[in-house]
Amino acid sequence: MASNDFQPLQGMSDISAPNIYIWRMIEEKARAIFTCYGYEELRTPVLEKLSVFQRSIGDATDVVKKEMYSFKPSKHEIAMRPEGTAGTIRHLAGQGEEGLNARVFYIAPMFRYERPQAGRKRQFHQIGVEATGVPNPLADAECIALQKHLLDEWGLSGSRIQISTRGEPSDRKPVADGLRSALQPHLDDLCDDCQRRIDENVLRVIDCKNPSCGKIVDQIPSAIEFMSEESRNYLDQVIQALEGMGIEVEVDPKLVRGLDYYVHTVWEITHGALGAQNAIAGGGRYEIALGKKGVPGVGFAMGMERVITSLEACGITADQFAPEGGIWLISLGADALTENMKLCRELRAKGIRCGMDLEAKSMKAQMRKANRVGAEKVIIRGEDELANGTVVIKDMNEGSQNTVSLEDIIRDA
RNA sequence: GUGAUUGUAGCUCAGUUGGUUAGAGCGCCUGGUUGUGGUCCAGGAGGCCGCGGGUUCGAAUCCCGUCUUUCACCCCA
Repeated sequence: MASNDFQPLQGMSDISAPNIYIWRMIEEKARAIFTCYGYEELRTPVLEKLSVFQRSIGDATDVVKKEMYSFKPSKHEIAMRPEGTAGTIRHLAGQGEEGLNARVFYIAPMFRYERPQAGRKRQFHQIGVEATGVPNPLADAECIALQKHLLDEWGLSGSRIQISTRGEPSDRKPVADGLRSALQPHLDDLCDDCQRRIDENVLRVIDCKNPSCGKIVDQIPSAIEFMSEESRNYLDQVIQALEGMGIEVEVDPKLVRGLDYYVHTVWEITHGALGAQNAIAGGGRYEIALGKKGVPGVGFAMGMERVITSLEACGITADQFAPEGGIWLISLGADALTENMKLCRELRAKGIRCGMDLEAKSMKAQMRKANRVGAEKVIIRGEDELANGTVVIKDMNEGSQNTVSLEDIIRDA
């Protein structure tokens, strides 16, 4: 394509055939599995009041601070959702008691104004769930089990589940203080970014990618060790429940989830096929304050684009899910054209995939077309067939053909 | 926001130190005697060389800007 005029906005893309087939496979299988687990679909608006995101995701997070598409068309400042949890909880919080014990899923586009990169678009798609209810390690474990079930059903192999905990809000200060004092002796050896992070957000030091910082972090106690016994027990119970279900996870205290609403269990699923953004999914337990209510829940979001990239690395590609077969009708002469329109309509009414050229073309051209669209069979009708009430039906794979009556075709189709 | 990188037919890409009508493969269309596809043969259509400036007798090629692609940082799915 030579011109930019036909391109979508930066970081956004059209999803068309054949790629769309893998999207549909993912969505269809996901919906079926969600139904098995008792989840209902929820579709919230793309636009919400800005405050919905500020309150739940956190004012200070990058997502809210610099990555949102927001504007003020009237009284309220509004924004396009950068993730699905905030809107979902906004909905559930308005449902009274029922909303506090609900299971919903969504499959929807999200928007973040960032520089595009491997596995990162400005419009991307998430498939996620939220299960509200009082904190319960078994709920967290079930949520991870559900996610694993999805990956297995899609056919994804080679993913890793890493789990950690953020503890309770009351753990945050002891953790931050503990880490700071543990890092203090190594201050000079930390990278410039970490020198800054140690005051601003000490947890970020923990997952610094700089190797020399990593070495220091390995020497000091993990964040989990500064947490209360209750918090550590909670994580242990989640892990035990997962083990009981035969699901392998790696405990990684370095795992940091940036969104403010997380408490207790957090996890991430990564895949080696991805680039620097190697997480195909993230999840965790949260407590989101809305009005006077604090809505507790657990949920996850999977990046569909990243799932697809990973699936492709496993040899699972869109063309495997393309529709195939079907019948191509060939018309010789104007009368055959109109008669085939009728026949097409009858076949389609029976759910049969069929098609035909809508203009008079040579037989050769029509046969070529039949071949190109991958038709399993062709039906040929010309003057003779119309006169006799028959059609010629040809098997494109065998190359064999015979003449049958029109009624038989319609009945047996 | 920072730093790299890309842009030539529908697709994948050539295009020599600036020099006449910008090429290939694949795809597409039409034929290869009456109404038969995939293979083969022949022919054909299709390019503001991303866009806008500049340098030059002359720019796809050099310079500047801009948009876009890809990748990394930051952060996240």
